[in-house]
Amino acid sequence: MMATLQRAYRTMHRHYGPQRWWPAQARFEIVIGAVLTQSTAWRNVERALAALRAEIPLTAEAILEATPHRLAEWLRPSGYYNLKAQRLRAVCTFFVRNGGWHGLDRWQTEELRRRLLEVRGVGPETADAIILYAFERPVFVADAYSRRLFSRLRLIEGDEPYEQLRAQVEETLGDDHRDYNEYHALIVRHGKDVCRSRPRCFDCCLRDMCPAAPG
DNA sequence: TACCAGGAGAAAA
DNA sequence: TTTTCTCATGGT
Repeated sequence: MMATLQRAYRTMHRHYGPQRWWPAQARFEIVIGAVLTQSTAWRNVERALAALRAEIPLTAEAILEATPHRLAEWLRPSGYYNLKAQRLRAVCTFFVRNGGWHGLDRWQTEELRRRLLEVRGVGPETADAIILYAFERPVFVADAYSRRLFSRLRLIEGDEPYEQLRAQVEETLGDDHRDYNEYHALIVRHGKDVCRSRPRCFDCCLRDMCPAAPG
């Protein structure tokens, strides 16, 4: 598995070049985006972020000062807007109550993860996206794209629990968060680019590695 | 028109 | 414990 994962990484990196995620202008914007992108296309998240940015500074304090109703209206383009307004407020409250970046940066990764998962509306994927991209810690974001890709490469069955998939990948990567960052970003790029529109992956940069591909 | 998108949590089985 | 349902806009 390790060799295959590393080969896939190298191949995608060669094909697409460095992705340099997360696509955000400020650190807290990563956190907001991680919540808003839950089961939503990034294009729609960008609309909501633009609406939000036009009204208030993208900080936990400013978001908590807005009324829940107004916040929900700004988030409307990203879908599930009432739900996401609640979740975003919960995350902002978590940040403020724990001393913001300064306070949270002092926690070890496992502690940070455990506490993030206690926030209502933050599941494993959202927590790991925040930990990897906003806190720059080496954790793998085992999202739908990676599950789809690894399943296609026959590295996993496909229905493993989130934690199992995450642990499997983390065993094969080192401890440099930049690798986790690039790898996950490349997987998403590849997934958007090819795998969704061409389900059998017969014509992508990973073709040679795909057991289902002919020839 | 139907389906999907960088999920999570509650309810039902 | 596992499966199903709900939340919702916007693109293809």
